[in-house]
Amino acid sequence: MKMKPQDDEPRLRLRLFFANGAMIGPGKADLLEVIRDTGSISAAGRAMSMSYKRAWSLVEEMNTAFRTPLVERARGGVKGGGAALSEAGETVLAHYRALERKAQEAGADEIAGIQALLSDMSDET
Amino acid sequence: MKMKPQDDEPRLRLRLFFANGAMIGPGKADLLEVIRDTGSISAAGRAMSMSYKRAWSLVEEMNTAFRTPLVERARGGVKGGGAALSEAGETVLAHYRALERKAQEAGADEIAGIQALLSDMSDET
DNA sequence: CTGCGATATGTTTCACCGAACATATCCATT
DNA sequence: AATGGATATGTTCGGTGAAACATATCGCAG
Repeated sequence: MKMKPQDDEPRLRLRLFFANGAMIGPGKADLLEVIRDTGSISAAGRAMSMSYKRAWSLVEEMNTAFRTPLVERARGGVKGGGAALSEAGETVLAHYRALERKAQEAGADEIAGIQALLSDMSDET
Repeated sequence: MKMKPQDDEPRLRLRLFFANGAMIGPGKADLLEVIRDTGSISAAGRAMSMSYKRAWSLVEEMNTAFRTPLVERARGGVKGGGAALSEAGETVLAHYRALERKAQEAGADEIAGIQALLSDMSDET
């Protein structure tokens, strides 16, 4: 009577550190994604319940870290402004997601090997 | 005239989150390694310039998170005490290192793809 | 039975990060 | 030129986690 394991599988989170000090991890990737979906930094911040300032700071970091800004920002205009992913932004996001996927696949065995040694958690709530 | 790239290659760091709340990342892995090399928690702490308390806390976390303690500790004795990796400890460490390696390999292309878009850093000190 | 070196833990202090608050600025539309 | 929604940016405040400090305990060697 083994019910299908929903999502008790471990999650692998990875972060890339570059030589220039820049880094990208789950937070920035998610932010890029939500900015693309919502069309604005502030909307993305709200959606992720993250302060606008923080969201903006992360965008600023990314834009300066890369040769081409990942997020293109517009002030004023029809709806006051907005933000969208640049070509580079789309590319970086896609690469990062692919990296996550591949890493998870490639390491599945090792992950399982570690998990097998974990404390029992069958009766946890 | 392409000189050999020393270590400006980006470093991939990954952390595993398990369902029971336990997690393991570069810090714990390194600590395990140094404990194995030095034979004591305090020596490991010194070697990594980490407070003994912090090192001990991490060990404690790991030991409770896994069914079998990863680090076996001894108080008193010939040289006052000591610590060593258990079988499980060795296994977990090995798995984690392998995971790192495989992930880095599997994601090499994506990593390169992201790095190619980074700000120029050829003239950085 | 005392000393040593390491483990084991509690308490306090501090630096940093993010949240919250506060404005300032921009500009197509009306 | 007035509006409005979003970007842009500085400042203050509080919580969290690590560092620092302080002991307590253990057990063999001598």
